[in-house]
Amino acid sequence: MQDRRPTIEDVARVAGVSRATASRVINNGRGTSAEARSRVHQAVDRLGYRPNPAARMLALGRTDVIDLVAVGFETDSARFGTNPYLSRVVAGALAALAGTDTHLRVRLLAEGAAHRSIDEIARTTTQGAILVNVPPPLATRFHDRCERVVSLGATADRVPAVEARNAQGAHAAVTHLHDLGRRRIAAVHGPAGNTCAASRRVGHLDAIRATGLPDITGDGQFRREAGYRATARLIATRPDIDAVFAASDLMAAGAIQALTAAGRRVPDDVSVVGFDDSVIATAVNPPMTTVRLPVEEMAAAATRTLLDGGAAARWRLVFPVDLVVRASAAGAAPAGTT
Amino acid sequence: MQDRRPTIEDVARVAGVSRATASRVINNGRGTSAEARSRVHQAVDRLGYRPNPAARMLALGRTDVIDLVAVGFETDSARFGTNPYLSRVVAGALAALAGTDTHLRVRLLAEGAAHRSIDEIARTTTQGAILVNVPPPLATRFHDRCERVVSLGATADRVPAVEARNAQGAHAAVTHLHDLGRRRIAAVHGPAGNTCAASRRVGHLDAIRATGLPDITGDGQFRREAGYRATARLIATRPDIDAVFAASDLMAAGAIQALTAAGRRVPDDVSVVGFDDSVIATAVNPPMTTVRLPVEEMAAAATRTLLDGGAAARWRLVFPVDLVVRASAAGAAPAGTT
DNA sequence: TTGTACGCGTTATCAG
DNA sequence: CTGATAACGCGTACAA
Repeated sequence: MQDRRPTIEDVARVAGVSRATASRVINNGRGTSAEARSRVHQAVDRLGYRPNPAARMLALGRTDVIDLVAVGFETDSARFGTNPYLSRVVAGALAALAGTDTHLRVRLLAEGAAHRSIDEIARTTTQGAILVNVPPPLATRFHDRCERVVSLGATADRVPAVEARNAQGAHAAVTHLHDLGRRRIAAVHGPAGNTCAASRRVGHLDAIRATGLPDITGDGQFRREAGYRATARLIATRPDIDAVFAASDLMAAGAIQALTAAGRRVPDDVSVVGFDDSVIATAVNPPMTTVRLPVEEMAAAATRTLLDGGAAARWRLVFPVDLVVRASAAGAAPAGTT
Repeated sequence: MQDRRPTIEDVARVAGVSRATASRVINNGRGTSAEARSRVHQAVDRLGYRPNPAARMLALGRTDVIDLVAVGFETDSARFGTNPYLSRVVAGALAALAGTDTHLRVRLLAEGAAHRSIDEIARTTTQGAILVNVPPPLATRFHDRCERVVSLGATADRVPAVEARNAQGAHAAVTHLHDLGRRRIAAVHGPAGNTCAASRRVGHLDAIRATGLPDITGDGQFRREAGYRATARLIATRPDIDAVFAASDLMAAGAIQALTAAGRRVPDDVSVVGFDDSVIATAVNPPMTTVRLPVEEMAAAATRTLLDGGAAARWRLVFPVDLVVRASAAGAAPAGTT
């Protein structure tokens, strides 16, 4: 059917001009006669010509793509879509890329066999890569092969990273619950291998110790189902729990469901605080008090750093976090706001 | 600091071989002596050589990127991250791309000035583009400039599309509520310009007419806040409402919040059904009965079509939808399952 | 204003 | 097994 994609050569021939003129017309039209412009444009339309991006990039010597590489949060990669985090990262990165001629390429790695993939990605990365949820060893490996990289969230020492004050956020969350009069605060933590989860553990423990509260802890892998189960187990063990701090909004959502199923009212009987301020936090019932992570801003900052040529090893940029108070853990009764 | 990225020429020189040999070694190593292989690999490591993707693509004559172009669901592009839809599309597309050497490029268009952008994207698209939430006129314009395109969800007639049986889903949802004994079913619809929203309106209206129920309708723009407001307004107008069908999970989440704020219990007093089966549906309290849209499968199908060279004008692929029954609108009391 | 000629970095072809 | 050399499609000095 189609012989071959038409090249600028074909356009020039049809228009009766030289390649150079055709190129000039197509790119900006400067220094060309109206006559030539019209004929070239006509030829372009007739042939359906579209420049070959590869050739153009090669000739201009510009690289124009930033990779967003994420390791699957969910074991099943098909379920990655349930993670409310990625789209915020994409949004932030794209916001930073607006007005640039740089594009965003998204890559998703299965949790298991990511070693080979990481090598291949490092090899083909041009402008740079943003690492999301990439475990420290893998991040180091990437950095060894390609220095133009920024991790979103703390990772291996050497790898440049944009971080958030996770420990401080967890501390603020627990303190808030304490201020509400809660004294038996359960914590549902994230996966042990995750650096963000680790920081939140630290902040939680600090606050627990500072206030002299008991350490009631469960594990939730950041996932809702696990948050549900962990909370159900905690209730069974310690029926007197009066608050839950979860290290992610999804787990907090699971906690609310588990508490409701167990006959506890939120926030009357038990207060709940989440972490992230993802879309989940505002969608659940009651709306969720949570620690806001400025994901979009962080992703934008990482992107800009890459656009500027990358960062030195060990480079860090730290963002503050905010406690957003909603109905699931509030003082008076500001309840159901829209 | 760095003069210039090393080329394969440099590698060849350092290794003391020709470009051709270096290329052979780097690509697959077939038909090369162990001696040559070792020297080339050493040179590569020493120089930190990484092949130029543009040059490689040009030489191979292969295009290797599919564009995912979405028009902002939210007016504020920074809030795009709150949409639970995109990540499912990304997940589906990437699943179809696994094992391929084709990459996924994500583009986000502001709702307003998208005309110029669409032209630029159509011009630089190579392997093809997946259109998400692109209004019919814009989709047509894109198709005029680049035929390798598939729309996710119905759009202009001519543009190839992967669709879901939206009308059928809405019909099933309303019928389900009717089967539960609900007789005053309110509907919260999506934006008028959106084709999916339109189909769901049709399905809803059909079911309403078939069962002889009153038509109680509000508008929600697919967004949670609007769903909240629309529901609040409907309750005020018709306090006897005993069910809500919302054309998106986000709006259904808003509806649940509004009902709770108004003192109604879900599902005891009012049943609620959403649409999408996004992460929202499982995270809310109570878990939401909803119409499952196989977004991942649809995105994967669209991607495969593009990989296979695209589709003819007016091509259609239609997916079935499923009613997923959870606690927010259920028969007996299967309530809080995890 | 236009055309000629070369370079961008890589891979494939074809002798040796 | 290796090394010249010719594409690949485009942009742009430079010369006309």
